[in-house]
Amino acid sequence: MQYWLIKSEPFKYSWDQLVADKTTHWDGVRNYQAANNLKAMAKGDLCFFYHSNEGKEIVGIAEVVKTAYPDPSDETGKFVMVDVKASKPFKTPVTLDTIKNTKALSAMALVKQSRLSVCPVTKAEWDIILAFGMG
DNA sequence: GCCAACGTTGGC
DNA sequence: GCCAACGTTGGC
Repeated sequence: MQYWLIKSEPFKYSWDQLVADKTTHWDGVRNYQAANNLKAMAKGDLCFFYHSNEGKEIVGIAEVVKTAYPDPSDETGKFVMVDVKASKPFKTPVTLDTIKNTKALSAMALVKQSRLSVCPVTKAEWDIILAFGMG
């Protein structure tokens, strides 16, 4: 079991939209590092759902229901997408500020590589954020 | 809306 | 294969 963080700008595709849709294709990734992370995802892996730009906070948990397969919206055929479903909403969103101000989280890929839209999350980081979000 | 960071592209 | 130019992302 691995943990991830996936980013979306809420006005493009929000958590509420995912909840309404139940499941979505996580397509549109055009970055090799992010694509490699998508390829490393296994069915059942959990992802924090982060709202970038507006909100800048983790708002819920999504679960990988289908591993990487070709993204039809990519004309070059190089990139992949996965399918995720809404798992659990956070009671309290965990903001980027909180993450930056928490020592154990300040080395997260989210902070270090702000432009990477699909980032790995360690078990330790996952547990801390989960405690904040569900607390 | 600006700009820093950084990934990608293309000329050489 | 280097590197300058360019485009995109995302925090501020």
